[in-house]
Amino acid sequence: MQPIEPSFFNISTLELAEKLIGHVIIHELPSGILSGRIIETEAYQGPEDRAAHSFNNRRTPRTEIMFHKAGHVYTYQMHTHTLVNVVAGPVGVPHAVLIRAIEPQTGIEQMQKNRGPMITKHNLTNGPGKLTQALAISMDYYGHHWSQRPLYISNKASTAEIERSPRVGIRNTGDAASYLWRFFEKNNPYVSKFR
DNA sequence: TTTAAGATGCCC
DNA sequence: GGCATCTTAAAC
Repeated sequence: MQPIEPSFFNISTLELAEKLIGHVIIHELPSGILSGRIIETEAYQGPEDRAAHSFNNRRTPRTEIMFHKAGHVYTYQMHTHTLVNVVAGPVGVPHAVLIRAIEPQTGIEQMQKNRGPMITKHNLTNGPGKLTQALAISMDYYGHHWSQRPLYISNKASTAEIERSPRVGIRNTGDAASYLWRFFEKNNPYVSKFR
């Protein structure tokens, strides 16, 4: 498996969110390789998107990386969890694509250890906070680039039938709550639960 | 300076 | 339904 070309990310944010599905996230660790197919994403389009951290071009230490080139890693803390995004859009336009779920591929035993013995089956990676724990993606990767080892996205993807829906877990955001900016692979058991 | 609200997930 | 506990904004 080879890393993706940085130019891959130079497409519209919605297009990127859809195209990322089927690509593989690979994390190469000294102890072994952890990987999984992306099967669920959400687009966040900063300036005009009330649900985005970068709404109205809000620029803080947390959102800073979204103003940089597409393809960077945007990690942030949500309560006790780490969530991971792919920065999208041109330089200066703070868009991102949230990785919401993956289908484990390599290193499933290690992912099980990372998640804990009580976690079963699809609960391993069927949520944005769950997959980062399974793949051992921490805040240390903030500002990393998805085309670089040891954490990268594959250049090849397996095709799949894709569905759309409103985004998960956003409220009090007016019209933004109904935008169909969530993409997921049809009939995949690792798709996260709608809240 | 303090408080409330999340792009969540696990336990009761 | 509660709670853990990090960042940010808005209330004091």
